[in-house]
Amino acid sequence: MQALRPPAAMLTINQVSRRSGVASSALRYYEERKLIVSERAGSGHRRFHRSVLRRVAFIVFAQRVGLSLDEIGEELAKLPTDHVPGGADWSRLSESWQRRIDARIAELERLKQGLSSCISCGCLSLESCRMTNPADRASRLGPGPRYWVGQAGGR
Amino acid sequence: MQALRPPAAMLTINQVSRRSGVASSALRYYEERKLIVSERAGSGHRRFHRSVLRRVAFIVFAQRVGLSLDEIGEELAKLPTDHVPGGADWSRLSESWQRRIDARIAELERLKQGLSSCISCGCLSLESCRMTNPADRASRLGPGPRYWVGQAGGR
DNA sequence: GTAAAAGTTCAAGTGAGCTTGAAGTAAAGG
DNA sequence: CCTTTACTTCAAGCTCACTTGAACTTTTAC
Repeated sequence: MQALRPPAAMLTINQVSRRSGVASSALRYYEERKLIVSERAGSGHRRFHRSVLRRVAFIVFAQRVGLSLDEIGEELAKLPTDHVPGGADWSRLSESWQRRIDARIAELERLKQGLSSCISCGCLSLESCRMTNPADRASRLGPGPRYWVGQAGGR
Repeated sequence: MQALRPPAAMLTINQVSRRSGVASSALRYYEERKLIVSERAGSGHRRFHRSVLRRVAFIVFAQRVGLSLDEIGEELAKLPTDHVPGGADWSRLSESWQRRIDARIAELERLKQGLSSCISCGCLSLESCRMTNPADRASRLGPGPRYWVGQAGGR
């Protein structure tokens, strides 16, 4: 029944870590990257507002979708700063990646298709094959050969 | 009209690179990782069989789908070695990742859903939310916080 | 015949996203 | 009070998938 030590509704880094499942080292890293913020107790210890949990959740989701931390930062920057973002703010934010997700899904569908048709028939000797990059430079999925799949198709 | 220098139908590393769009440094790396093989000309220069183009195509596709080079190696190991793999061999191989792709698509659909419902409502304070890892440890998409999305949800 | 282009190996570097370790301070529990 | 446990910073390390550079040999083109 008693309030926890942190100033009423403020969370320590470990509390955030346990509740979000994100390691505290990662949280410090996110703070360094300006994706989340903390206040400091007199001692220098971090104190997170509850609302950081939602931000962290967003970060995790967005990564899962395939956004880089830089991109996530840009998204998060769109949130209002004059008040703690509410459901509506978050909804607005997430609309933009619905498109992202749809694009990625579309790519996967294409791969699924091209997979059997393209690879098995052997047409993948490049330039002929239309699998090789329909200009979706947006969707990133880690390294991978740079230009077949990445960019140079669009020379 | 004349055959190219390499022993008839054998390709140099740069020919493979140009035809596949994969950098020659990457091709050397793939060879080192045993994903592709080459013979050597007396000089020590690599000579690739045409069929390596299909393998490289497969590698590129598979990466796009989200497989790591290790996983791709395992897949490639399933190809017959007693003959140059033909369309049927490749088709058989690709069946396994149809599932993979479907799983990933499903995850994206879930994310798309959970995105609005879950994040905007704020339920993502973890443990309650069913977004947080429906046990698909398989789908990898780069680093990201290890256990919320990765593993620890499952204890 | 010679210069440029293409090939080789090996070691080290890159970028993203963290993790780990060292060395020290602060807070919580008995 | 004293011992854990929690927290801090900073620097270095790690994985993945390559790339880059150095130093050198081979092939090709004129």
